[in-house]
Amino acid sequence: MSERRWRVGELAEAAGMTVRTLHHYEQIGLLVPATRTSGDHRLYGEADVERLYRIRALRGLGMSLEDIRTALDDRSALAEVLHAHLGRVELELERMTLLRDRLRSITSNGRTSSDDLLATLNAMSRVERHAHARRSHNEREDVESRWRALADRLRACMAAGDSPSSERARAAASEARELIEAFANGEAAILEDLARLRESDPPRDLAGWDPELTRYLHAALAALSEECSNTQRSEGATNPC
Amino acid sequence: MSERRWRVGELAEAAGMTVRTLHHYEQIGLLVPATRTSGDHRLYGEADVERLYRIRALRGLGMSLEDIRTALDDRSALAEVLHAHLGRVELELERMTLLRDRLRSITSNGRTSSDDLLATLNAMSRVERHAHARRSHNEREDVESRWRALADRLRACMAAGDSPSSERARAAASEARELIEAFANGEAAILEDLARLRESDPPRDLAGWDPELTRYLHAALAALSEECSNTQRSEGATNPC
DNA sequence: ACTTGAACCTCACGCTGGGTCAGGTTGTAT
DNA sequence: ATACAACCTGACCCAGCGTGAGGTTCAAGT
Repeated sequence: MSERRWRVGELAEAAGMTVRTLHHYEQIGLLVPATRTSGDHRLYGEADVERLYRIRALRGLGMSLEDIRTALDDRSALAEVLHAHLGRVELELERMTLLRDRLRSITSNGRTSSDDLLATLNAMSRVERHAHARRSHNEREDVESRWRALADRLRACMAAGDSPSSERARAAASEARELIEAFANGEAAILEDLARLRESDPPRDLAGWDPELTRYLHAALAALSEECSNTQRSEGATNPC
Repeated sequence: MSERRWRVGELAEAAGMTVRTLHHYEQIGLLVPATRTSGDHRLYGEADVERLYRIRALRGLGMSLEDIRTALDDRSALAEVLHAHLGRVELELERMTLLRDRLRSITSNGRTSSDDLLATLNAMSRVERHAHARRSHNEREDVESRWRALADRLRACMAAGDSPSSERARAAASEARELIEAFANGEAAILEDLARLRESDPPRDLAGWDPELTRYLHAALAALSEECSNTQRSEGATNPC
């Protein structure tokens, strides 16, 4: 008539966890054994085993122990907690995808010599430092809206099927170059860094710039450079192409 | 002739970090200020600022402080460290994608009532418990190879363009059902749980089962069930469809 | 009944990357 | 000289356990 009892080691092995984990679960109040022996050894009951397997299932879904407790103690909260967790996972996934793309383009950008990487790293840090310095200097919103307008123009070009070297695309690229130069504020080093990064690092901080759009802008900028070097080659090195 | 110095608060604000972070970086030997004032206030030099911005750039790529120190102290290791980090990120990304898929199918499986979710959770935990119990019972390899062979057969059907209800596909599905029943080992509850999970949770632990393949198997199993219910409807409820 | 060895017990510190006090000292402007 | 901001060190906190240390209890064999 009395139900089966499990000692902590038995339960740990059955569930594929360590004894320490069960201790921890008890410590935070997530899974408290039904009783103890007279000598204070833990004795788990069937309900505990059931609960432990549910905990395992939810942990396998990546949930925090705190959330698991909420979900198990108030079962009407289960749906809500799972949904919230899915949201966080999707956010994290997005972040990590971005991260992976950046890492890929940085490491596979031509040859992977350490010197090259160090230079890229310097470029990244200088650009970020510069961006941070400007950021505090409240002319941000205006610039952001101009970038957004530019994105719209480029998307229109793409939708119309214009080639990146078309008139309209190059006009937009010209505006982009203007913005870039305003950002660099006349510092040649920053411009160089930006040129270096343009391939591996799209204009981030700005939502709505998908890779396709970035590639298109890149192509249009290249077309613009091409044109400049053809028509103004004799005017010296001061032109900003 | 003396270089510019930064006090800790200045540097923190310029770099967009907290003072505590700089303290921490010093504590772990990642960024030690060039000098101190007579009253022990930290004074950072230009090289320190440079280093801090590199640290920031690498942190932005998700690297651990330990890896960052390795990369910055031995710049020939930079490439290696970045590459290793990319590998870890890709692995993590894969894991999280799987996780997201599972969460999505669980939460969006029909209506999202908490009762339904709790039942799914119970099914998950019972199946996992059962799988774990079998796993220790060393008949694993044989079963795995049969699943692999089955995957190959299904892939061949797909490649040949066979419909899931074709003769060959149903034959493969029949083998699948046999394996599933062997797994359940006659326990009706487990079979029910598996049926419940089949939609939301593909046979994991088995590499090489992409979603497409899973869907195909699912369709073939459905076709098989259909057939059974048509030809054997009068034979009672004991048939395992 | 006694012994032995495995299993168990409770602290308590370790990891990451800092956040957040507390209580005392220094730098700088007036 | 005085006020006040900025700074100092030290310490505990988060998650989810891993990994001991040092002592006790359980279950089996003799």
